[in-house]
Amino acid sequence: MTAGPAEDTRTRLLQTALRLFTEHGVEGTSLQMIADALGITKAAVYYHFKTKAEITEAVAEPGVRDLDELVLRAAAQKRRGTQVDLLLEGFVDLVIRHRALVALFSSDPGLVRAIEKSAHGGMEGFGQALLGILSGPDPTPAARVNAMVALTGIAMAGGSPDLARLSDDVLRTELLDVGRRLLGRPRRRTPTAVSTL
Amino acid sequence: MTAGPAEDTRTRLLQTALRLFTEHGVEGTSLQMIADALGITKAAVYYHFKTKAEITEAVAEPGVRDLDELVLRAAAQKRRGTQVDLLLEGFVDLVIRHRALVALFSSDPGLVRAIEKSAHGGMEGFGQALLGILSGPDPTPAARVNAMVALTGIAMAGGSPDLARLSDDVLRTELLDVGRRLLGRPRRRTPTAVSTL
DNA sequence: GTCTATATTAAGATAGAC
DNA sequence: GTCTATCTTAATATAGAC
Repeated sequence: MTAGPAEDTRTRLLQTALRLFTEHGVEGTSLQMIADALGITKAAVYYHFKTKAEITEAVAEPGVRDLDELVLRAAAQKRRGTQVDLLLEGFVDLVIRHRALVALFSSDPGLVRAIEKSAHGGMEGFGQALLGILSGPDPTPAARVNAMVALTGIAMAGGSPDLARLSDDVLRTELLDVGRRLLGRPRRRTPTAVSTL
Repeated sequence: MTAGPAEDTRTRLLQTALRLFTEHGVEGTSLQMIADALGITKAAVYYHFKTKAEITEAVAEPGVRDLDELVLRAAAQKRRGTQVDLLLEGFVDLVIRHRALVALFSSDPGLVRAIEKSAHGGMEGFGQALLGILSGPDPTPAARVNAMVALTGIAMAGGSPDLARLSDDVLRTELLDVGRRLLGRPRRRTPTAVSTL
């Protein structure tokens, strides 16, 4: 992560790719479109990334990293209530921090498949882990549906263009509130200082 | 709509296309993949549909139709409480009826774009209409977030492979319950009869 | 670091035989 | 109704000049 002039195009490239991915989907975005948006040629794009898959992974990486970390931290808690609270607050924070990305994650089959092939057990692993913690051991159908609606709803709402005008603070407050209601957690005014990550 | 042997392949084709769309996304599904899955050639596929867009539209059509009808029925109600109740119940029914399709709708950029170009004002029109009714006139941020989480969460949960094993009845009951809670509507379910997967 | 030019593959789509 | 064969276009990707 040396911040030099050499990284400038790379950074712009990833930002542009994310934007195009959210507009057209991963599979619907060609390297030509990315190159055009940057005012360079396809060949120049290939100087920075060997394959399109590499671009996709690099775009998703920050979100995957944070999510991975969050799941580990939550799983390390002893009491289930603490696990759920930490996971919910951390997930909302993550959604706010990576608004566009998370919406892509929860929806775009192209992104999900790309991640699948790269690092860990893919998105499924994360989904199962999150749902497992949120719905608890031996969950009722109600608990499973609640957890699923909470997770996907928070992710989609966070990335929704319809709510893009809401400030981070307002959106975070409301998403937390919704999540607590769905998961049967006590509602609080100020979120406990669970993390700064 | 003459039900003859001529329509058999067409029907199988649409079922197969929907399945592949949910697995790989619309843009990630080629006519070759559809043809292979059916054991025919691309050319045979083209006998039934002139373009890929036509296939996409035909796959989405039942859902679009039902959604359109639902919005019209809801908007025709006078009292807002009635509008919300009707919309919520209708939407959950729709999700149950078209499980896989609705998840595609709320996520796949390829599908959304395809619909965009075809008939009405596209998905945006529906989204705005649904959210407008559910969040009410001059809504607070809380109301907007609640409506968004309810809609997207219900849609995603309905199409989720993780919940595919839940029966229609159980899933409908739970989705309705979640929706009522999020939208501040009275809950009408039988208190303890949650069980039996 | 970016270019031009090109190789390769697969996509959507059509023509015409059976 | 399905086939073989083919067209056209656009995608990923590479080679080599500047």
